[in-house]
Amino acid sequence: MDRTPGGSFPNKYSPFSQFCLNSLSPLQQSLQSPSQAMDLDSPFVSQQNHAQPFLQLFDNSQAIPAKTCVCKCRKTFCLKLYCDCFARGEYCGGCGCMECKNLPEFENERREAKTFVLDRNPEAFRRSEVQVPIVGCNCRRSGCLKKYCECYANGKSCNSSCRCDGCLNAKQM
DNA sequence: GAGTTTGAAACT
DNA sequence: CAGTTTCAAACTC
Repeated sequence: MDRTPGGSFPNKYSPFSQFCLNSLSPLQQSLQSPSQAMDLDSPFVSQQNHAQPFLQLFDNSQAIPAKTCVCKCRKTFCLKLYCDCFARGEYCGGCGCMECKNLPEFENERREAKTFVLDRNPEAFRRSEVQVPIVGCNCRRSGCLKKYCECYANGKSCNSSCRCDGCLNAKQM
């Protein structure tokens, strides 16, 4: 299957084909057990509003991905936590990334990468789940008032878990 | 749009 | 564990 470097399908496919291709669900059926499937797949898998990538039908000019994230990774093949999609457990699709391997056809590489990440930090993917609290930021220069700050970006005040310098984000001790 | 800044992730 | 490097997003111009 040929795709653009960004992981989406080229325009030679009809809008309907693009819709179908980009709507491919995760390969849960290739996994051995439900628990494994849950672990290896998106943390949003149980959420009703989890949206897989899609393109609007019959109107390419209006094609807006409905994913919760869009990355532009260039060097990491979208297989490291730098990649927002990978970190959220989502496949890329409609992103601006290059040489993307966070796609169903690279499921083996994707799984290896995920295993590697989990080896380093078993909680790595749990942080992307909705109800899991932010651990705390380490900002030094942004005053925790820009979206570089994980707390600020999520609309939260910094707290005692943060190790930020010069925090202006209503630190609650 | 290009270049800079930033802090998390990754590496040593 | 600490320091450094790499990375991609946020930001500025």
